[in-house]
Amino acid sequence: MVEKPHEAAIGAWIALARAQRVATNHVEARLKEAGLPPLAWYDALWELDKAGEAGLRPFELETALLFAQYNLSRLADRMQRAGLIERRACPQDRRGQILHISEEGRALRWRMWAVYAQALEEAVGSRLTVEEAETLSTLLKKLT
Amino acid sequence: MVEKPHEAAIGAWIALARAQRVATNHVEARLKEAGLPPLAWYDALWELDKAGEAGLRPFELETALLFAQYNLSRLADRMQRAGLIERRACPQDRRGQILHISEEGRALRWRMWAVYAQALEEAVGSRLTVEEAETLSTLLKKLT
DNA sequence: GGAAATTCCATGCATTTGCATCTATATTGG
DNA sequence: CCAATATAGATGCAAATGCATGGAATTTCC
Repeated sequence: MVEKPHEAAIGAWIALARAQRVATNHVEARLKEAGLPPLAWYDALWELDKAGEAGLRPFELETALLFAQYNLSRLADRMQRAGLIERRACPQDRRGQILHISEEGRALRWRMWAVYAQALEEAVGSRLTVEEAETLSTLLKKLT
Repeated sequence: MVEKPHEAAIGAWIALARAQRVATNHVEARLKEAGLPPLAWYDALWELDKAGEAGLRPFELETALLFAQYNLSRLADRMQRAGLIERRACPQDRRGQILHISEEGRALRWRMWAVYAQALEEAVGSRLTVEEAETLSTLLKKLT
């Protein structure tokens, strides 16, 4: 059976797409102005920083970032070339590897966060009360 | 002065990014399965269909779709090659042009909508009540 | 134990995007 | 009116993405 969405759902979908694009464009633009890498690099650095000594397998990072496998493989290439992460052999699985953040990676994450946080405040924080932000999160999580 | 976002804002931002990606991935995947072009083509067709006989200047479509100028220029190339739109000279401004949807464009938009609507129902409609969807829209619009 | 299937990650090739810049026309300010 | 400036849109080149497939190691199942 083919179900059509209600009008309100279509409106929410459109608002979702626009809000995400506007906010993301803002943040990406601020990072670029500051001569910093894109958001995806931050996200990867953040996940790897959280993972600490244990590091993360590429496929775990893929899931965390909702990245396609081949894109993560090449993002890791670029970040490795930039000295931000290391690829270590994985003893449990010789097909695999473990990604670790480097000192430079941690340092860059901090520099990015300064800009990112400010941009986030402009794009989101300053536009919503705490309660609104919480309601928004709750509703958005129903979509995942 | 540098302002940091409150925790709730950070949560909302993350939820926003994830929800949008999950929903968009779902819709794009359904379109692809059905052998149809990506969402951006639908959006362009929809704007041009709404504009009717008057058509739209490329820069207007840019704004409506939040597309970069060079990307819109090339999207129009591809859609024109596919016979979905026409580019007509603009009498008021000889630098410019006016984009019009073709019959094939209208037909494709309908075929896409059948798939799109279904996917939207799965990704959004079925997961939110009407009231939730309306609240969500209201909050998201504060971000734009 | 071993063949078949699956998982992990990389990569060649085509398409798309981003950046910078170009041409042509329009607008503005003196 | 004219020179300077701004706007509309295209495009060459580099980088990123998507797609299909590859090789290697692991797991499954008989």
